[in-house]
Amino acid sequence: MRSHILPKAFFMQSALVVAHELLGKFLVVSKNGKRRSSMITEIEAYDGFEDKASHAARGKTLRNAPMFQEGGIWYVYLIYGMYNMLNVVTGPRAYPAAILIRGVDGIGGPGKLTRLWGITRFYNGLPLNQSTGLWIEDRGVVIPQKLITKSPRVGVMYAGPVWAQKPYRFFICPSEINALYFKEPGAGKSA
DNA sequence: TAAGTGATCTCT
DNA sequence: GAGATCACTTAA
Repeated sequence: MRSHILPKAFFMQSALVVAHELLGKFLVVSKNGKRRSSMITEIEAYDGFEDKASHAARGKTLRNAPMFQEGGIWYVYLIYGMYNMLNVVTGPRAYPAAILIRGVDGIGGPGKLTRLWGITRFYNGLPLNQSTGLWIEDRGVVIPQKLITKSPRVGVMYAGPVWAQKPYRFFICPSEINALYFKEPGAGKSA
């Protein structure tokens, strides 16, 4: 087996675990008969009621409702009137948690990613699988721990000193990304 | 450094 | 209903 679609069970784990594991996995979109995929290189975790940087910090609303569902669905919302943010919901029902996909190989920036790939709120609340046309695959790439950098999350100064500074943003050092691909035919960058 | 953009949330 | 805010990007 060269690649497999990450199952719901994978996303039932805690946000920080899933966040770590998602680095090196492949985001795949299949739309209008065309398929695109790229390795996930940057993510942020938003975990629980206590996380003041999370949309769920002030309770459930119409917008953040998907975060309160069981893991394995998408949470997509519009920010600054222009940009769709793509998140994966994790953990059990009624525990709000999600991972923001901030970048893939070749595209740095969550708003750019969704714009370039045509990912909209259409996917909000839908599961990650082939039926919806947007999912995540494991293609066997393993990211050495030393290549993963942690930092505070972006754009969450409003969360106060403690939560704004939590090292919940993980990314792969960009200069190391190319070396991660398998050299065998059929694996690697091309979908 | 600041404009652009509009849904959503929190007050009236 | 009105006003503020916002997990961003781009062009200067």
